Amino acid sequence: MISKDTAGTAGQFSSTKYDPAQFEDKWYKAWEASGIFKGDPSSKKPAFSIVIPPPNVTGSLHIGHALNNTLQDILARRKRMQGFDVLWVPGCDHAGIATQNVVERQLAKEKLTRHDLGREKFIERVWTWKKEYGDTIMRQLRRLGSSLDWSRERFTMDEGLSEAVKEVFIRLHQEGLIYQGDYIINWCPRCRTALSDIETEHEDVAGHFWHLRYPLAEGKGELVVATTRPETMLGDTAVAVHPEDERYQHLIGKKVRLPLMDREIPVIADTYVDREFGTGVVKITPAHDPNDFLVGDRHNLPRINVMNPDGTMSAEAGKYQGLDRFVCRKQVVADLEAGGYLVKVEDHAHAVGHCYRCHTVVDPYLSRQWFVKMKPLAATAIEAYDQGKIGFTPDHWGKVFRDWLENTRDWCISRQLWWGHRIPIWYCDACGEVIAAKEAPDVCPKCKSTNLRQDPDVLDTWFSSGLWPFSTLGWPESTPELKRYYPTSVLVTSWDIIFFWVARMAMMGLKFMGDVPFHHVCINSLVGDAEGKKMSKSKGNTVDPLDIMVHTGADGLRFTMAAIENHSRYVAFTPDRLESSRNFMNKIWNAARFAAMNLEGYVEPAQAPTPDFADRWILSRLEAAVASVNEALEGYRFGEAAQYLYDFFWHEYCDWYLEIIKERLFSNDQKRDQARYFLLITLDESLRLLHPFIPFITDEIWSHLPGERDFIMKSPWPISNQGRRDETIEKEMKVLQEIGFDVLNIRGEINIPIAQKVPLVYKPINAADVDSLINTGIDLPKLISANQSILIGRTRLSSITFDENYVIPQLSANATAFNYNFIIPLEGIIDIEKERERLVKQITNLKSLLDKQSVKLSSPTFLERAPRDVVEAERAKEIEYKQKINGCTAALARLEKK
RNA sequence: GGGCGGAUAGCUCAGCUGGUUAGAGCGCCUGCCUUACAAGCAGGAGGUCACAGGUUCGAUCCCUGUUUCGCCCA
Repeated sequence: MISKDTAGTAGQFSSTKYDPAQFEDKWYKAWEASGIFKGDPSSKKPAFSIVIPPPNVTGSLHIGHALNNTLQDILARRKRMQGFDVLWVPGCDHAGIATQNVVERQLAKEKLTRHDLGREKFIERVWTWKKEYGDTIMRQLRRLGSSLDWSRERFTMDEGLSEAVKEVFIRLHQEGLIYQGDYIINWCPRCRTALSDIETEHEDVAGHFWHLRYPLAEGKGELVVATTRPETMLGDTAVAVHPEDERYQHLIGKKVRLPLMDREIPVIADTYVDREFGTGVVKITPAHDPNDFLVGDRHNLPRINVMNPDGTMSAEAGKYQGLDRFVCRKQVVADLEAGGYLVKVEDHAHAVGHCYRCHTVVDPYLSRQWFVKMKPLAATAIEAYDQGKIGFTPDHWGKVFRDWLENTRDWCISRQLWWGHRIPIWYCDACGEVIAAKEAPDVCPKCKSTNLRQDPDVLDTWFSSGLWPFSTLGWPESTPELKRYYPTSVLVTSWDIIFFWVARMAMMGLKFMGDVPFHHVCINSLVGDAEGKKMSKSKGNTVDPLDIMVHTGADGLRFTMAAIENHSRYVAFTPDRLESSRNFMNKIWNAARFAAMNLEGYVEPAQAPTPDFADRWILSRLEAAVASVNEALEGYRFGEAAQYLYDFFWHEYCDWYLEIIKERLFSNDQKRDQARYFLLITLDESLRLLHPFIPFITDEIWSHLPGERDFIMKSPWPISNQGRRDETIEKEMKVLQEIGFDVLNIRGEINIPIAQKVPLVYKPINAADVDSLINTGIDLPKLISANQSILIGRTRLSSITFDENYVIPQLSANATAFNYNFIIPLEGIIDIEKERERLVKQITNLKSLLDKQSVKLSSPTFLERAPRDVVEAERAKEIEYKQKINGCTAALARLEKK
């Protein structure tokens, strides 16, 4: 706990400006040192747990992380204040391909490759990188104020988590849910590794359709096939037609001669062929196309792999061996053309797979890989979703999640990388036995040979991320943490990793823990730039959260993040929102400064004073804010919650309440104590309501308020109690506010400087215009005289007088409301022309409103069928507009008389 | 081809279960150093809520279609 003044604290607010650099660092250190971020498995409190979506160790945090972690922190801090034992687990992800790539780039600067270093040295090098960047990321999370339990920080390559990975692999392998096989996978020739389907991003590119002529081996004739990747023809082992296609039936079973390779390949029949598409003849390249692979399987075709792992052509490509695949494409096309085999070339836009990490064009490629059988695992996740065990916000993401699980294919999990979890499989070179084991076996269990070697590959990063909700809690050990915090309460993440991560966690959690990994998934937006485009380093439109925090404070950034979260796919990040948040922080700071000045020497009274009108009003409005913020947060509507906080604190608390109580605060009697009491308790509760959003400034202010104060997060979260609402007071205040706005409108429009105090006189309007429908049921003169200070303080009036017999001076401004005319005599002040203009504008506006009302009220069906209270309300509006128009018109006439 | 999301003020966006004078921030115009705040205060201008139908007494909101922007999957 930080030492703090307990009373008489204005000196702590010497700066008239919000200056977060003065206190943010201090608070985080104090929080962390005190242990308030720690989960306590032995706690008697209810548990609330979140695991952080582990950031990649590839770099530093970006603005999207700031959003994601702000939201989690809001949830975590609120829950602590609500009396929960909260655990929020920090950590980061080893991000196999991405991290290996960045370290390889680093090596390249030293003119080295990973092969120069060798596997072991290279991995050491990556660990060095991890240390540096992992620390940076964790520092940034602290800077943002994230209330993570650092004693439980985890990394996907930690010993414990690696143990979990091995355990899962071996068990799935035993159950036959992991298998090895030769299939077409997505191959990135630059990363030189296999990728899973979802690591391949399909993008429409403008390509070509090359129509190729394959002559029949015997006799005359030919078949024309079309392809988008002509170089693959070197690996063709058949051409296929539809079995019922009359055009080609006579050719089935015959052979064609493959150009360039001078190889005879059969014409086969397979229903896979679409008769309508192209010529209805398809070249079959089993080693380079997933569909062709299946066809090849059905027809026992040879698989000829014409490409090397690095994207050059293999020995199978004959004279093209060694050429890069794209160079080869050109050469093949040129040679085909020269040989008269090229029929035509068409422009053709088609989807081409790209590596999601390096954006290189991916090739479908035949190789031996490890796969996870998805159907049975996905089925459990679908069931859990269908049973409502996993909910989504916004809920439509649940369908996306489900659809993917429904349609997903087996998951290729082996990667030809060095950085990652090594596959726990050993091969016996003597007998060919495949051994799955956590530790390297000494001898082959089958033939006792010691000639064993481990599979060189590592596992897909998401294989370990998929275990995160339980591996971080100690699984496969049975730990108190697992018992208490699994399933986690909520997962906050963005929609772009629903398949990669959320779905995998759901499957793995259900499989190994027998329960969902989280009860709820809150999907946050991705942060785009001002144009709404995704931020990326290559586009140069990224924003560094640290830079922002220097200028705006962590709280300013956090408030902005919460405020812009609106559940859409992208939110645009614009500097003006930051300015607005920083200004809000400044407003809070100064409101607190004002309070502190006026709470100098405050001693808590033995008995709470009775609230006056304004106190009762702000207490009621505070209750409304508490209820709204709670409701919004329960629905994970962070933007809405932020808006309520902003509106309440700025436009009700500061604009009205603080202004209203000045008169009492500046007086010297009991009224001062009364005002001070309510000033303090309302500020106290407001700060607690604000704390999860803006923890630093709230704790700083909190610590300077009178009374013994521990961290604000240890104080109770405001509970909504509708009994605190006072509808009567709110209605009366609304009337006063409306009168106030009328006065301010007059002042503003005719430019009466705020320093110039003017009197206000009011009297009932002509009896003929009075209407009971707009009678508020309020005794206006009584209300006003009882609360003169409210109007006077807000509108800088010199006096307010009720005078039934007042003779309205010719030179005066007028506003009509609630069956009364409110007059500001303007002798000597008035700009008649301006007041005339104002009245004309008012009349014009009111008339257009009145027109709308008249239309509405002239509809017999409306009067007949709409509920009575609606009709009455509409009537009241009509009368109100008429009354105001009459008032303005009369006032205008008075001025014209001159 | 299948699916999803969006179209509201000059810009970025709210508007949850239909009835509000359709809101906010920023920008713009006018006037203010009012003893918490010029990172502020007060006032103002600015919107046929993409379009067309439909349901309804009543539609920014619900339904259908169209246009258009974006995304995901194949």
